Amino acid sequence: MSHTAIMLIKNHFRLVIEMESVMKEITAKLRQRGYKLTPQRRTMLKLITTSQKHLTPAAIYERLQQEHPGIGLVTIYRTLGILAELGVICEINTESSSRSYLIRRVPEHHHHLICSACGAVTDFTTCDLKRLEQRLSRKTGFKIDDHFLKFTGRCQKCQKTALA
Amino acid sequence: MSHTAIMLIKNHFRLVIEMESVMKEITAKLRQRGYKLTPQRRTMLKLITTSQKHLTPAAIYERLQQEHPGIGLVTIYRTLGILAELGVICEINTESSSRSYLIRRVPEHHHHLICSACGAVTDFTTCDLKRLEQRLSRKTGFKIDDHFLKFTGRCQKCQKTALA
DNA sequence: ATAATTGCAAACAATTTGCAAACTG
DNA sequence: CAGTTTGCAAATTGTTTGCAATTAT
Repeated sequence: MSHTAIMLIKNHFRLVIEMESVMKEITAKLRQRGYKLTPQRRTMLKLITTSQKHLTPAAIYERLQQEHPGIGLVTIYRTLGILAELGVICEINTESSSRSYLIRRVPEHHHHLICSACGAVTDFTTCDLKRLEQRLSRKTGFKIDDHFLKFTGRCQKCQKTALA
Repeated sequence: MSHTAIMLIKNHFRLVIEMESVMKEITAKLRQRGYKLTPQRRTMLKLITTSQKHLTPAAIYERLQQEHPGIGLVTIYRTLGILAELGVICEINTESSSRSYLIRRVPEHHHHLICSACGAVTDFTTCDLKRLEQRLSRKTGFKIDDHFLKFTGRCQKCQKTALA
């Protein structure tokens, strides 16, 4: 067995284990607030926790048609609403006409690095904008209390795909 | 006449002069591309160039009902489309379900500082994210080509208004 | 005069709501 | 069993398009 094959398998198990612990955490949160754990929610959670990309309601709907035929788009909207309320997922500011959600891997304040080719998202926490914030505050008189930062580019994989 | 009164008047004239020069610039751009200058567009431009806040299509529609009764929401959408295409206005990433536009005061790459109380927007250009960008690039393998930054807080005026 | 623009109505897209039947804890 | 959740259909909201009448250059 080749080295890369071993790496792939290792990575696969790492992801499965991570997904399972994340799932447990989320289902606990749901129960805590009196929400029930239906098969529909379970399938959605599985998809969301394993997806590296941000997902629109419609994308989730399509992807779930195979695994859970008959799931309603309405249910997806409602579940996304609950998950966002619980802070489990976060909405991504996209330019398109529909919303996009993403599992919140990092619980604290964080930002995204988004691949404009495949939509993959990487989180990062270090953003060190204190100095800029102070300068702006001084200049404008604003009392700044939050900021949003987003980088866009091409991930490693998509750079290899030569398409512009 | 009090000192503050004089300041207010001065400020008023400064804004009017600035607005007029901006208007001229924009109307020239429109003509250049073969677009016509209709009364509807003129009124819209007046509103957009003087507004300190970002405006949704619906907000523009409402505000214009007095000054230009009968203007169609469709016209507003179409004109916003043209202005965005000309780079005269820029879309603001808002959390709401409808878009928001703002006159582009600064022609180059810039960011916004938004008051969460009154919606006033201030531009700034210095964002010095090169170092962070490099660090992220090195860590993740991303080829970063753009970024979006936004600060939110309370402007000077709204800080005085004690509400929360 | 001629091509662009307007506003209506109607189409479209994304999201939300009312409700009866099905299901979870 | 009680209260939640589901999925349907229908309502809402935001935006776009077809088209005949109007208007700016």
